[in-house]
Amino acid sequence: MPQLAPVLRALANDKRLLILEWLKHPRTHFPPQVDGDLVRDGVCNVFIANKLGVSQPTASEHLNVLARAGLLRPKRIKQWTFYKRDEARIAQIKREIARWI
Amino acid sequence: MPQLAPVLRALANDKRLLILEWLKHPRTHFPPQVDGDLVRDGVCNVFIANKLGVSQPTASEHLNVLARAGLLRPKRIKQWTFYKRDEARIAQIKREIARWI
DNA sequence: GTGGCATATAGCCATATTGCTATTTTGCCA
DNA sequence: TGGCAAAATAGCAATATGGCTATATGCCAC
Repeated sequence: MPQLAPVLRALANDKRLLILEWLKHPRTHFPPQVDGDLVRDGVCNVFIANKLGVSQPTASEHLNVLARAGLLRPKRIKQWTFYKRDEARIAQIKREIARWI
Repeated sequence: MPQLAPVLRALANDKRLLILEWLKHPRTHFPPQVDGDLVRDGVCNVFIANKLGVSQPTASEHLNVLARAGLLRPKRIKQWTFYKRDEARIAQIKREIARWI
């Protein structure tokens, strides 16, 4: 069990699963951004907070949980933080889940 | 997201992952039982509590969480409850995780 | 430098999780 | 029937989680 439980804990939340789902296809779920490309750089906090229907700090915390688990990568540009899926890590986690469950 | 979060929450615990792992090969992890076959019927609560190093009620609760999530099936024989993996359901959950994460 | 915007952090509350001990329930069997 | 053994439930404590508001930080534009 290579530290699988913490990753599963990060995944075990409806809102965080939604975020991961939306970030699969950012352009179909979020409006264009000025200072960062939705696909190349990721999606900013406020868009996600609005779409989730929670406050900005709450969304920030969810994004942090996903980032700490390695599922998302943050990229700071100017005053924004853009989040995108780390597909390589996610694929690895899928393999580990399939292997250990 | 077909109610994936509750299943992931059931999985997001080291002790419960250990239980699932041990139940893959009950005969290599547990001594023989008199009233139920380790493979056909499952493994009883006390064996699992002992091996986990927790009290009987704590193990009972972990087993219940896994059973409620559909990962284990309980079988009552005499005064024992034997637990075994529900492989069909686990395979389905693996597919859903791979599909939605 | 000041003001303003996007994020992050701090502090707080309500609820959930994980563990325990004590008790109750269930089912054998002498 | 009474007593024993396994399991489940109840009740309790400690900690974690998920949400909020308020505040701090970082970064531009002026």
